[in-house]
Amino acid sequence: MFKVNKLTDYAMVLLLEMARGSTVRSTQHVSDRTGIPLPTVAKIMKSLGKAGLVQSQRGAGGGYALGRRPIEITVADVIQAVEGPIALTACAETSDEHCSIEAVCPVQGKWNRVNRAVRAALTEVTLADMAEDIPTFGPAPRAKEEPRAATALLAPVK
Amino acid sequence: MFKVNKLTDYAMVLLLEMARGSTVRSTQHVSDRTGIPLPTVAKIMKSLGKAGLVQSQRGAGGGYALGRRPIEITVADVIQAVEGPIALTACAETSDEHCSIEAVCPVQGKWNRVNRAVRAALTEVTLADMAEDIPTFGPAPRAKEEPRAATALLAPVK
DNA sequence: GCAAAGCGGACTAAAACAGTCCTGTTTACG
DNA sequence: CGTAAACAGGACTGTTTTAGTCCGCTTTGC
Repeated sequence: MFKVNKLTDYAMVLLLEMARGSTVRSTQHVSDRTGIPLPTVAKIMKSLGKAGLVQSQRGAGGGYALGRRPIEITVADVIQAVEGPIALTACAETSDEHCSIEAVCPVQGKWNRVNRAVRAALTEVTLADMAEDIPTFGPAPRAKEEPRAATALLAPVK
Repeated sequence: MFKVNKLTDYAMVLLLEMARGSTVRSTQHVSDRTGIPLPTVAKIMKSLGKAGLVQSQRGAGGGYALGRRPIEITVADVIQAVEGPIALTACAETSDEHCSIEAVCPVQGKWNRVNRAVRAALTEVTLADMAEDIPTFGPAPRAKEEPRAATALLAPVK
């Protein structure tokens, strides 16, 4: 199945939680709120931080806040932050990889049109769009409970 | 990296080769022409056959031909034939899978918009588009040589 | 009847992914 | 100025997915 990583899905949930305010929140807090395990939240936050999607504040009382406004964060941004470049085939424009027969490749560049179309589609939708009609994440959970992931924590596959 | 399967890429190469004529060709022949290993060609052809993208002729002298005109075969068709439904997240519209917290899922349905946009982008481009400016696949190779895959047979990853 | 060619499915090796953990650095605060 | 909170970076591991192969069966032309 043509799909995004589970971590990308988690990332969207985390960003949605972050979008609920502009205050700095610790990974611990976000983990509690979303049910996503602490180490996993930390890992994803690092990726999001490198991409500038979230800003970090180190030290005691530190944590993360959104790096820019929800309307300025696209689905494409999130995917790229977590998974790397969006390149449907390995030797596409945005990829650093190269096809061993690039010089004579009969389909050279043909995928780029598809790539651009997909990137455009993913750039259309922003975090703000995803957050619509989700004014709250539900009452703040205080104890451990099921992750409030988007599609995360699937029923056992198949 | 957000990408399609290697097999999907191979499939495109196979279809492109098939698009060069309407005659029935054996997997052996197509394997020789493209450099993709015989068992792999066979496997992909089975998937394409089930999806109706190619038609098969069993028995001696049999083989495969395109199931419909190149302009009627989209990239989305190929991806779906090889990888299954295009559903960026597991619990999306076209997926049979279900999220364990579907009833209360805060992002329920939000991904569908993204899904539809991506599907539309992938439906825009047809085999005929990909085949443009590739009148021949080069002189018919008669001995083993490098696969003439699109992006297949990459340089060692990374 | 025999050989060519596709069909269906099982199996294996390799790669990618998800998840965890550890060690170091930065910062608030008593 | 010492301690604890919190992020940074990266190594490591078990699991899942993917790619590739193989085998026995069926269909069909000659």
